[in-house]
Amino acid sequence: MALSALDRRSVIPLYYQIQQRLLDQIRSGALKSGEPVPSELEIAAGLGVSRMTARQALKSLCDLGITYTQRGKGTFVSANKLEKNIRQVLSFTEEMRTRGLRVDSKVLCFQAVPAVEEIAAALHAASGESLVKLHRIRLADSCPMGIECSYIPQRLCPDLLESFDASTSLYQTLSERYGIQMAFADEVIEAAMAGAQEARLLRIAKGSPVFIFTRVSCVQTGRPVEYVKSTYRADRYKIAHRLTRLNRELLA
Amino acid sequence: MALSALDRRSVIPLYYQIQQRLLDQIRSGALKSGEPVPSELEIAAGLGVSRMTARQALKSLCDLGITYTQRGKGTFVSANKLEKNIRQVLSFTEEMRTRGLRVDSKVLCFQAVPAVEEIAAALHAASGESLVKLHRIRLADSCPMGIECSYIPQRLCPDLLESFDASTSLYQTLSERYGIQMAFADEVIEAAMAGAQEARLLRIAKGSPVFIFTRVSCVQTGRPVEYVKSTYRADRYKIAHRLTRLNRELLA
DNA sequence: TGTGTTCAGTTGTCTAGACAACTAGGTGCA
DNA sequence: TGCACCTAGTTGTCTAGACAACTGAACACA
Repeated sequence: MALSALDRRSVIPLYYQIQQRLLDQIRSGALKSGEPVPSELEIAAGLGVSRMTARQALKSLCDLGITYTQRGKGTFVSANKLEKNIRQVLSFTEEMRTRGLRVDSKVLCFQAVPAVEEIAAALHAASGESLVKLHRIRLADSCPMGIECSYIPQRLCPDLLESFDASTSLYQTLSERYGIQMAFADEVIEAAMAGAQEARLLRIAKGSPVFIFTRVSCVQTGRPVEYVKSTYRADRYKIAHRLTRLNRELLA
Repeated sequence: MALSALDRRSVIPLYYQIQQRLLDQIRSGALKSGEPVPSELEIAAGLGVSRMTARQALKSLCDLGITYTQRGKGTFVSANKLEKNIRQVLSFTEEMRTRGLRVDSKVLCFQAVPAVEEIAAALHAASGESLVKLHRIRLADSCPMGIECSYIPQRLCPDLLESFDASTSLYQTLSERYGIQMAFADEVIEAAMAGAQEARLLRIAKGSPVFIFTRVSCVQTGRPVEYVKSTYRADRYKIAHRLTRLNRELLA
């Protein structure tokens, strides 16, 4: 094990301290792919915690896909590399910054509009309810990457129109100012050809391939809070993501 | 609660029996979105299990995104609908069948080939190692949807070339015959225009938008076992998926 | 009125143990 | 040799408690 003592006076839970130490060992290469992680009993004895606490630490690593267990044999480090560019619920700003690109925006429209039928339905809002519309061209290193158009119910962010600097991160503002944190998003992706207007804004040839994203972002409770329709140029933007097999019972 | 007694002699774990009952109540509408689920203590007292067992049942529902918890308040049903068409690690066959379409394939090529550099690297195989190549046109209700080309190391499925009916489900055969079960897959999606050959095979106009998928499927241990490059027509095929926010610590 | 306190209820964390199910390796017997 | 059995080690499940942290409502007091 070779792990130093835990801080029992810390507000950080013991299982979490253990999880972080194991994670450090994996990241540093002390524990390599396919190798066994210390067993529940080893951790419990070595750090002076109960087996259930050690188990909770190991379980959390499994849930993250870092390790896997084999009953009767042990817990092992997964071979999969933790890629940074797996897609998450991130704003364009966050997504590009994690790739080390300089982010910028050009605002085309920022105003309150009444909800049309389709968007109102997606946001569980009344048709005609006032939405804040934010229409932007997103630039990475000064190169136009895509066109984004977001709609958020105005009642959720009453004075956003006055206070928001539309060139900054919308998600950050929603989180800091209104306590709205996106937990997940359902998205439909289509491939299409750029129309004349889109091509002009993105500075590509008309008919070039583009991605069209229609995304509804939700908070933890499952309530939808944002509807986004985006068009991204496909020559500069690829989608990397991870597919997992869900619990089979859910589909039955 | 109004739940009947658990079967303590069953091989099915108690927490799982509890999870299924709660799931039934949610699916039947007895528990609606936003409503509180029975608390840990209510379940424990009502069904005569310990609190940790009740907790494990509730935790499993949270992990699936069915419910969410608020400390000091309770556990509540999420508002998100369980959509069937969220993408998973599914074969084309499985994916189309869940949508109720009749599936068919036309085999263009089914033979052993030596691994080229790029594919060998993705599969952690030696360059030149023998791979089973399966090149197919996928049809749904007799309409050509996409072109798929799979590569699997031959050592993992020694007599696949002789025994496999190439018009059936590859994933099902790998699972049943070789015990290979895909756990997750990393995929890169691009949007492009159909070339002359692709357009002919898919019976679309040259230059039509298509999706290009490059997928590496892995088993639980993280070992990659299949490399697939596919081209799907974008007029018939959309991608629906769910983005989640991963543990922030992983990215640091 | 309004403000702070108390209290019941909830989830989060942790303990110390128990038995079951499974794996892998070793042992002994035929 | 080959097979059955045993055993140590591991994860999976379950128990019966404990205290901490937080929420929301009821209550008492100024």
